[in-house]
Amino acid sequence: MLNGRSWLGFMHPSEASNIHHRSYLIFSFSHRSHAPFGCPEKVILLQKLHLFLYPAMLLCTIPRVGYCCRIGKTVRFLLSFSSSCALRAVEFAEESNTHDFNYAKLQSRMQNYAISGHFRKALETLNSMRNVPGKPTVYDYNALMYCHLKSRNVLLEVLVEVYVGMKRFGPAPNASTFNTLLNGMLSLGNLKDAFFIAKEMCGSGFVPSFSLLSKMLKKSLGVGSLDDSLGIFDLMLRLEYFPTEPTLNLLISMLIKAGRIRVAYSAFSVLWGKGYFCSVYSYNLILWALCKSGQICTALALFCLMKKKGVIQNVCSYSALICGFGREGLEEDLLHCLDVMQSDGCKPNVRTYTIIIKFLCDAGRFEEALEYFGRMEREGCDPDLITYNVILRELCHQDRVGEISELIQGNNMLVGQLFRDMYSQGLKPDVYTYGSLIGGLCREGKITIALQLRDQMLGNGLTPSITIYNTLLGAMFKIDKI
DNA sequence: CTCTGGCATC
Repeated sequence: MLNGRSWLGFMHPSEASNIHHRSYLIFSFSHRSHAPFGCPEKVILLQKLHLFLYPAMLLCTIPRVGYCCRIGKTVRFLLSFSSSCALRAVEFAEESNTHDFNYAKLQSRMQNYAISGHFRKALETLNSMRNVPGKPTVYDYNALMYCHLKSRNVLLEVLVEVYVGMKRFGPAPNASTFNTLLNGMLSLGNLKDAFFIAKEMCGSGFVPSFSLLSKMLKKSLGVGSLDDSLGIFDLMLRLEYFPTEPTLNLLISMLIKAGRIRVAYSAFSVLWGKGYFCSVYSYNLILWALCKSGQICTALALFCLMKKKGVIQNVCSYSALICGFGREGLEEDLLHCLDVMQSDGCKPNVRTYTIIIKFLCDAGRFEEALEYFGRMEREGCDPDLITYNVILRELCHQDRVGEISELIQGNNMLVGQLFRDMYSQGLKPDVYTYGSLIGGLCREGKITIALQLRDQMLGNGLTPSITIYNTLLGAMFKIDKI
């Protein structure tokens, strides 16, 4: 391999000039954040001023025919250019050096304008580089964008305009152009433009990085724009990029919450088809959504497919199916599922049991529900507030509650015992608990006591829900007591 | 990222 010196030695002059320009650009880029005043370059310029200014003055004061053209040019140059005397003197150097110096000056001025938020002036300066052959380059455009994005008042629309101009009239945007725009738009939170640029980037034959697209997807999900997120997800898939699991789970959860279960399932399936290994957590999200929306058959198919593919089911997967069967009124399948679950070595937990108890209650099989209630306690699985609330609700639906007014005095046997158990486990009644009791009281027409419970809730720092007020109002209308 | 799931009125 050639070292730097021999490489330069073999280089064609045109390549050498390229290198020169490039290093110049790197230089100007690396100094873009520095103030232009008081830097070492200025000292050098001042020294040059003394060397060059004297002959320049001589030329101006003692005109000589042979120099007229040059002097005329110098004067025009002086008029059109900036205030630095040092730079005026450079006019005496050979033409290409003049261009270089001129160009470098324009570059730094353009960048200073852009950084300080004077976009229009920066753009004008960029356009004035056209006087220098072959300028401005794509690097100058990129610098303009980069510096403008660093300024305080960023106008993304004008950046898009500049980009569109580059595309139409040149210089053609390069990978840096797209990355600069993408990073800027992302950090400013403008996802729509960022997505547009990402698509443009792909269309121009460049590939946006995984991390940029992943960041974009996360941001998009963070602000809740589902359609944009799906677009980014789609783009990622086309590039064979797979989102990280938390991001995928967020996308799936949000789609499900928006009721777009099919779309969530498709996203999952596409990834699966591409060989992406989805964990049980992603898969359970879909499974639950299917089971809760009455699609137990699809859920079962997914469950079997995952089992076949070797995804380890967990208690949550089985609980989903149990819930799905319960919703369809398939109690026998529900109980069978519990057996399968246990034979698979999966131990039901408090949520599994609560689901079973709830659906047995709904099916009018209260005695069996109580058996499961006992069974969970025997297995060391403590019921929680939701389990108690489910049983309490059932009691309140039945006439078994008897006089709920007695409960308030602590005399009602079953409900009273339930409350004592709850309290002994450190569980305090919540809005649902009160909702069940108030509902039961209202059904019996005991609105006065129901209202007392409402007051008790408020006293315990609980805000009665809309549901509770609906219940109370409904009961009041019914007995015409309003 | 250490995640996913269970309860209420008319």
